[in-house]
Amino acid sequence: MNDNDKSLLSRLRKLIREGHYSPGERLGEEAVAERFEVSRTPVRLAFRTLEQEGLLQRAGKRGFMVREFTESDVHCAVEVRSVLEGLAARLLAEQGMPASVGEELKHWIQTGRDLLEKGYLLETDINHWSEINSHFHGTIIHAIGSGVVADAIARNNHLPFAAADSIIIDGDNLTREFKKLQLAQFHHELIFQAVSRGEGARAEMLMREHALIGLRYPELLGSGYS
Amino acid sequence: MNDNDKSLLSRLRKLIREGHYSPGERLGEEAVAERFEVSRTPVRLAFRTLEQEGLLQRAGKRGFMVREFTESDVHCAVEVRSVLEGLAARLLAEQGMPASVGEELKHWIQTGRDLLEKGYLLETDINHWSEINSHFHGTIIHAIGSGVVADAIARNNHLPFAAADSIIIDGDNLTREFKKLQLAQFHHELIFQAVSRGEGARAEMLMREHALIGLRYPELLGSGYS
DNA sequence: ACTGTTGTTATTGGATCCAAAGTAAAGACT
DNA sequence: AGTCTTTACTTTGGATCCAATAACAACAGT
Repeated sequence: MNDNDKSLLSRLRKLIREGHYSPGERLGEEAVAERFEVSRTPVRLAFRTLEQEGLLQRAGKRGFMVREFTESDVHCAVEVRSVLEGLAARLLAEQGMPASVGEELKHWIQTGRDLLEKGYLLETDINHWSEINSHFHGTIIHAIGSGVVADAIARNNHLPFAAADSIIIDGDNLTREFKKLQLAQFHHELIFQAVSRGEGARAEMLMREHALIGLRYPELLGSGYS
Repeated sequence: MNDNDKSLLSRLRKLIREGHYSPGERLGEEAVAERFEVSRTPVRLAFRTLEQEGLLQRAGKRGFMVREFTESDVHCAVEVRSVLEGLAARLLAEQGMPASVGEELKHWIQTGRDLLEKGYLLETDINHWSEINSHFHGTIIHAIGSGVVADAIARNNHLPFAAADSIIIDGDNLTREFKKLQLAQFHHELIFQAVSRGEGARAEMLMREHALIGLRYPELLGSGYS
């Protein structure tokens, strides 16, 4: 995974995810190699990787096709995300933070714990929520939700958690939408509380429900799925 | 994914999973290419694939290493399996069998339904269990447990469900052990009942518990994890 | 007019060659 | 004697060449 290779892979992935290659479009090794000014060899490697990630599909001898995602695909992807993130939340509650999670994140966890002790969390006064949420910017809950903790757990265990990562849904986009929602804020607080108290089952249940907001309340979504 | 390529990949995967390459052992492209009498190119492709599957690990410029799995890794892998299989069971209960599941499997589902209607299932007389289980050989429940249905759902949705597949735990081995257990048989019946009735939440809960038998009752395991 | 067959062409798969990079070992200097 | 530096070698990454194969088109026969 050289710099060139990584660059090619991520650039290609970015282009596909952002729709610069339309779904169903055929992608030939030759054409891509020419466009990116590399030989066919790294392109072939990238194609295989993207195939395993589910972004590309073999089209027999006619090369690869950009995956087409049906509504059912998206639905299923969200379901998979939700169970994996729920699992991450439970493991976090039961086993604590894995060592691979960075110091910055730990700082925010402590911040969250402080807020919790000071009684800011679960404050019924809605005016406090924005304040809490600003403190929560980049906190552990958001991190869980955006897959950071799931990734950390995965990396720590060297597990192919990639399923959560390679799914087409752009978690950041969704998160950005959700962060505006008080419902999501409420979720965050509940989840953080459960995790802090080591209540694994509750943390998992809440996180799963949180991850499914988009399905439960489609009318709340702005841009929706990307 | 040529015949040669597929053969190389699956042969290599088999060798690693069966421990012919010991964990931590360094695998060079050159050596493997020589051993399998192919050039380095297909070996490189296979290595990348196996890396993504989590069986190999990069060792910088010193090639690839066979993944070492700690007890914690195995624990985490089983947890991931359990939530994914639980999800598969729930989706199955809620949405029915995806079209991609073969006719043979559908036949066995019908067989199971018949047994259910005839009142064989949830029979408290333990003597009936073996009879039921023989009818259940290759049934949908076993299929769910061994990842067939999860894979089918994944394929149907073109989802990278591969996480469940690529985990080092040899599901067949485990299943073989568990099939001897009356506890597992009991699970099978309960799960099938829940799926048949469309009780998604219950199906998921039961399937997750079933998938965790190995962790809950380690003393029941024969050869254990592979 | 339609279908089956055959030949050409486009495209992927594998092999080999070359370059780059990192590791390891050996030697020299403190 | 220990450590730093330099050099040589091992090993991966990329490019190009060749072979195999599948798709597509054209042509002929019914």
